[in-house]
Amino acid sequence: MTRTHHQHPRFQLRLVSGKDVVIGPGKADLLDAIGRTGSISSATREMGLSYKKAWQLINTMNEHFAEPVISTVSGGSQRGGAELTDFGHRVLEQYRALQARLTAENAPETQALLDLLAPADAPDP
Amino acid sequence: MTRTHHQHPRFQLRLVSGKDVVIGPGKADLLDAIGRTGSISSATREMGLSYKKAWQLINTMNEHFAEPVISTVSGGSQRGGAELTDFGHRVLEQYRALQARLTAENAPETQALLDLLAPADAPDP
DNA sequence: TTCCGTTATGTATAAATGGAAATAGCGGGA
DNA sequence: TCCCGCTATTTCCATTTATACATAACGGAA
Repeated sequence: MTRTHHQHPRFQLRLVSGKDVVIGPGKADLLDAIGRTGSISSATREMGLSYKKAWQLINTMNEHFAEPVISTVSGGSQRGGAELTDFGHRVLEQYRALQARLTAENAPETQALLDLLAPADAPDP
Repeated sequence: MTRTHHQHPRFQLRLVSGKDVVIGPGKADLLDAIGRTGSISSATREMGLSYKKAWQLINTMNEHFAEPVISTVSGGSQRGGAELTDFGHRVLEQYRALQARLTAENAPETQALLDLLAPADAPDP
């Protein structure tokens, strides 16, 4: 296999508006990677996706949120890069907080649905 | 426009296992439509998707859940059809219950994230 | 036996998606 | 001035995904 996939059953959360996914697991991970690595490019290398795709993901976020989620610099002594804006940090933080509500500990309904899965999907092996 | 899209920003929930989406908004709506209409075919006509696609969605659900979510009949006086199994009803019910936890009323974090959207996305117009 | 609408499946085509690669501009340092 | 790695964008191509269409079987009624 070329890429490790999360194997265990899990819940994913998306904020959708019209036809666009404003934020979801992939965009949240991208924001996190940009914040950690300091550039879009390095984030894409780490995550294994194309720069174009990453830019599109960021662009749709910027289109739907009230403020840009990252600020970018091209050129300069650091040869450019990107970092999360304060607003971007808040977006990521709120998304993570909401995501945390979906864990089995906090939401009894999640466990009830996981219990309906086949044994092969091993909710808790 | 050819199809009405939900326009308001909303949260969507998916249960994912490996590379498959076990259940999400689309599959839940499909289960609902089958339960209401009494057949896969009529559900697809109502929802505007192909029979093959619907069958595949059902198939992946049946592959991941402990029991089939629908029971089907081909031929007969009613000329065949489909209905939700008791298990399928439980799946849909639990999914809806979990989805309900994502409403702004119940989860303060949802409103906090919606408040970060641009005015054009009109969280509460 | 023929007819009906459905389930179930395969095949071929169209549409959407994603990636690879090329290109231009940025701006500080050597 | 040239060089570097990054941002930003376009074009082309491969992959994926979905649709359209065709086919067979089902089983009760007429």
